[in-house]
Amino acid sequence: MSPANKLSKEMIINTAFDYVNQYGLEKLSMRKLSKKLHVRAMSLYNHVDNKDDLIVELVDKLVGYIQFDIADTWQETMKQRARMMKHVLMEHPWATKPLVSGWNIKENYLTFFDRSLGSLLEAGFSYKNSDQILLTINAYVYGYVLRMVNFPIQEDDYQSSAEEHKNFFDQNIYPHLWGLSESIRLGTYSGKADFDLGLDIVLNGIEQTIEKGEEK
Amino acid sequence: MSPANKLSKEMIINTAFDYVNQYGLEKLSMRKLSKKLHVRAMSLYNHVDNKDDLIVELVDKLVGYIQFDIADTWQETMKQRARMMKHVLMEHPWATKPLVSGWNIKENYLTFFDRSLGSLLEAGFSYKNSDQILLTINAYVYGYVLRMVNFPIQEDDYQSSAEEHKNFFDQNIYPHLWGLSESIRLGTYSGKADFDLGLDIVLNGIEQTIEKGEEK
DNA sequence: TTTGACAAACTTACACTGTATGTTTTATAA
DNA sequence: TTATAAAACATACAGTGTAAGTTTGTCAAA
Repeated sequence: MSPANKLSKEMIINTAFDYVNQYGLEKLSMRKLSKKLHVRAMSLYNHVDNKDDLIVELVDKLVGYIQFDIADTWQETMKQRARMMKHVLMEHPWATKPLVSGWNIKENYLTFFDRSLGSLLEAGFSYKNSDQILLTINAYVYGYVLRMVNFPIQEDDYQSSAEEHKNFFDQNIYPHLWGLSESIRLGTYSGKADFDLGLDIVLNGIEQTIEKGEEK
Repeated sequence: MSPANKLSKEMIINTAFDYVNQYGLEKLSMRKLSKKLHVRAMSLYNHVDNKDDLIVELVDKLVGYIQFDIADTWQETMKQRARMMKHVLMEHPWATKPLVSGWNIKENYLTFFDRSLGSLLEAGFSYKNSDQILLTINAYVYGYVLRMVNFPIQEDDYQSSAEEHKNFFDQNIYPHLWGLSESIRLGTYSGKADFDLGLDIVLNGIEQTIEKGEEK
């Protein structure tokens, strides 16, 4: 490796980021990554603690893409924010799993969390309630994305899939699942979960359930 | 291996189940599992397709433990159900990740899903809305459990941890996070998310947002 | 200009992993 | 008793993350 394009943590992260976007997280290995960088595997360890650390960096890089504005109402802010999260995560299907099931305290995550927290505190919610609200909204976004990402059925394919698996759900054993699949087959229900509807559920629920105290 | 205690799929699953409960999912390997069963690694493959298949079986076994009654109201049913899910998942910290990020169509899961769907259909919700409701409630439960399980702070330890990391969040860079950690340090907020509160948010939100149509 | 120090690349090696493949043993049915 | 099939066996392969030690290239001080 010539000194001009010397290896750096940033290069490693960027290359790994491209790699997982193309092939998925489970295909990433230190050796394959090192080949992409025309370097031996162990050289990566001069810049990165270990593979887990690298993945945290990848997640944090992605979190950096989640931007949102502070709108007039907290509802509008949270709606924007949730949609942005969904959009970014859906475009990077590898990311939600490590994001949701790891401990990712890196700069972008902290910034994102701080900003989110601030917008709720500003609206008059207590720390406890703001924390709870974020947990609930985030959980919904993650849950939605994971379902969409893991569902082994292509978009706009639910109907034909329901057709195909028509007899997969035995009407006697799983009557309601059978009914659901029938409903999809007949076109009554698209089979696609409605992100905005679920978001409204959560936001309305917050409005209804949590009152804004005076002390933070 | 004597014929008396011959290997079986059930034995493999049960042994693996105990193993992951004790050591966690990431420590499980086919070789270590085979040793526990006094057998060579490849013998497992006579009963199980591969490791992923085995994990799906482990998850399904756990899902079998999630039981709930049909109560007088769908709210009460869903509340019970969510609490039971939380309870079972919290007691098996390895399980939520593969449950949430895999495709687990096995008997117990289908039964559980069918029963859940049925209780909402019974209450008058459409297929679409029932599906959406389950997605939203499940997402909340998963999100809550993952947060609790991944948080690297022991229970009843939030306060001392906030004390310890008092200056971790720079007041100038992350003012709201700093405030949150102060709030925990001062005992105003325990730092523990309130499962029932978030559940009320979701349930109230459903009540408020989704109307029961006449056609399913 | 030479020397010393340090960062960052290198090579090697270890202890694992999942599982494909082929062989041998064992239990059961004919 | 023998044929058949199930299941346990051993071997082997192609990978994995990374610990440990060595060499190289760059730059500052002597």
